[in-house]
Amino acid sequence: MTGKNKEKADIIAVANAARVSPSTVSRSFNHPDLVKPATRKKIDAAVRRLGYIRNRAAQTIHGIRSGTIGLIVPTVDQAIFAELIQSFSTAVEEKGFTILLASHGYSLEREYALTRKMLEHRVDGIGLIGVEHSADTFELLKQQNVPSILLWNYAKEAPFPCVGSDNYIAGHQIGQHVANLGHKRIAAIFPPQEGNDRASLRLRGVTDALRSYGKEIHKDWYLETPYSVAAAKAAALSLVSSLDRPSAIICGNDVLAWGALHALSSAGIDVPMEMSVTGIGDFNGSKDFEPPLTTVRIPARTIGKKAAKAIVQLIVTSGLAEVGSLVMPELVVRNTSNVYRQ
Amino acid sequence: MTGKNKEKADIIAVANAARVSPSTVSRSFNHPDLVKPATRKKIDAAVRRLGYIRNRAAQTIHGIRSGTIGLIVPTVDQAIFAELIQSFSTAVEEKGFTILLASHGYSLEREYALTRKMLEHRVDGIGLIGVEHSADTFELLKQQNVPSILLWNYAKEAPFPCVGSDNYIAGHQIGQHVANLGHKRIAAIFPPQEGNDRASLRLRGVTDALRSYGKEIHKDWYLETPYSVAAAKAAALSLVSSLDRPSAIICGNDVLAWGALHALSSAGIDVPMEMSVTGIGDFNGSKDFEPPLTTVRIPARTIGKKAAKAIVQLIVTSGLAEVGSLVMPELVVRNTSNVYRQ
DNA sequence: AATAGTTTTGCAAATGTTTTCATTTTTACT
DNA sequence: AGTAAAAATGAAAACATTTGCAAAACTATT
Repeated sequence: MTGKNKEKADIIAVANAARVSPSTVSRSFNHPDLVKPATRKKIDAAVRRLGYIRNRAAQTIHGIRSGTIGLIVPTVDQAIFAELIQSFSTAVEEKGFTILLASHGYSLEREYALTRKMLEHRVDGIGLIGVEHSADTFELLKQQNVPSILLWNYAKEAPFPCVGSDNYIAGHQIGQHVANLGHKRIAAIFPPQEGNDRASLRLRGVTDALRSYGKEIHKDWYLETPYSVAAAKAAALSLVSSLDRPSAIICGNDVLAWGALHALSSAGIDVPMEMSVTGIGDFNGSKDFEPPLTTVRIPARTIGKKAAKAIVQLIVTSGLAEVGSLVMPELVVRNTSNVYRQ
Repeated sequence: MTGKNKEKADIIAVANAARVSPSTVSRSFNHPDLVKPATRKKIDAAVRRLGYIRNRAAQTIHGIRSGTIGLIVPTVDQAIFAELIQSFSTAVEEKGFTILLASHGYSLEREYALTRKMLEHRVDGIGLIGVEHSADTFELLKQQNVPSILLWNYAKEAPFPCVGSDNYIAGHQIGQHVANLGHKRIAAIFPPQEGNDRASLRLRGVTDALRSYGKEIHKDWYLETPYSVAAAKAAALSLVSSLDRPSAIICGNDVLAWGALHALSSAGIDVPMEMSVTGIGDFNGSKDFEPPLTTVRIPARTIGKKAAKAIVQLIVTSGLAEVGSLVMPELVVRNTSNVYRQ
């Protein structure tokens, strides 16, 4: 008897089934206090019976918010971004938003294209990783004036509010730590600097700190490797293959440090007695590494949560809120660093 | 002179600016071959001048696809899901889709709610992790008949097409391997089984394999710990604290195995000479661990890519395609497992 | 029982597109 | 130059909602 009722479950179908007008059904969803309880009940029953699900697309063209926030990241499968995405997404979900996720693999052009696509979907806000983006992207965001935030890094003069840590300071802290320990023979393993403002800021922080102690990274011992345990392991191995070796290896992030640690372990070099190793990031797992890694904590979860709060603020106040914030990095000394002894 | 042109850039504004009708503008986007090159040029110019961006919400209510695929995961910040999400998302992006991501933190109720929300957004398809879901969720998906796939696990009798690996087989392979090495004193560290079909299937695989060799996991040496290096490290430490210790520790996944490895390293127990340790998953990093981990490879990237292909197939063929597929796990023997010697 | 006030409902217009169909313009052919 | 066919365009209806406004249905008061 209900031959074609599965075809379409509009608001109109619901209205008919409940013997009210579509307007009333709409109100019953959006302003329930304006409709009589009895009517609401009838409507709810019809909704359930028909399996009706509201169409947000149809709402969105009325200027109603889409309930989505675009998040554009370089990649999701790096420990640290994964943590960030997780905390960001749970925090915005609590406020009723869903995230539209895309990754650009460190291509700023792709990032621009993805931003456009997000805008087509009429996201209520956009989050971008880092402060370095193409001029086109910034312009687009400004022109469409969609609430936007830059997360992960903090920079004072950025064109949009930032929620993040200061990678220069992070680098500086670890450089200072290593210098303080008295090391003179200092090596470094960093990810490629190209198009990655995090990495370059960290490196500058390290070198500046070392310089202020009259020290520096030995030029033959500065290596760039892709972000992977394997690559860092190989790099570290090459670093210690000769007898003329560094006494400390400063790594641009924890993953590289893990690689270095594995390399030293396989080469039978004791950490931290014979060599110090440091990371940056304090990723999940660094604390429980053997030996536990000395690093600088950049609290991804805190950043994710704060950034979520910020973007939601921006959205509900139509961009009138002050939301940027700096989350300070923090040196955490564990067991992979030791004083230099000659 | 262009006072209010930034207010709204709809298709009508573009049409006016280009002195054509809205229909033509629409066509110029959707069927460019139907409009004269010269006209297209005028339109493109107007689009650029006004900063017009198409409104997918408005398209979507015409029954046109939304261009989004919902992906609902337990959490994103586990190495293995991150890899899966990454490969899934890049693969669907290549086909022009964007992913709407949500995580439920292992709550099947939340998963249901998120599924509903995805449906409100009129996603073109939905991907769910694992084969175990609430009846409500399955029913909803069936009833709304949106293309859906279950990814990560493969199960023949699942209510929707699966693309994934067989965790039972994976467990079986590792159990067989350990048994073959002659171990008799076997411990296991697994994640909580509750609501996690991956984990329970693996455990069953392991125990079945051991049983077929007349062996079993020693009941006092079966430990459940949360998914974290720290927890596994603690668990492993407790396992080896007495002299009456296991000779092999089978871990439910690689993260737990890492923890165990760190524990043994800090306890000064040689792996694999004094004790064997195995993982399941072959996560990014396991190969380069020191010593490299013996595990079972479950190819997350392959699964992500295949699943993406499958869901897109399903979408474009309106569900008429045969898309399920089993991606076989594969034992990879590295350096953490050795024959039992008494 | 009549009135005024309040609550609840429905009508119709609006939202930003796409698409069908009809009309106009262009092209090709004689 | 005239015609037939083909190509390009526009008008208007459709899509699934929301919302301002007016009408209808109740309540409370006298």
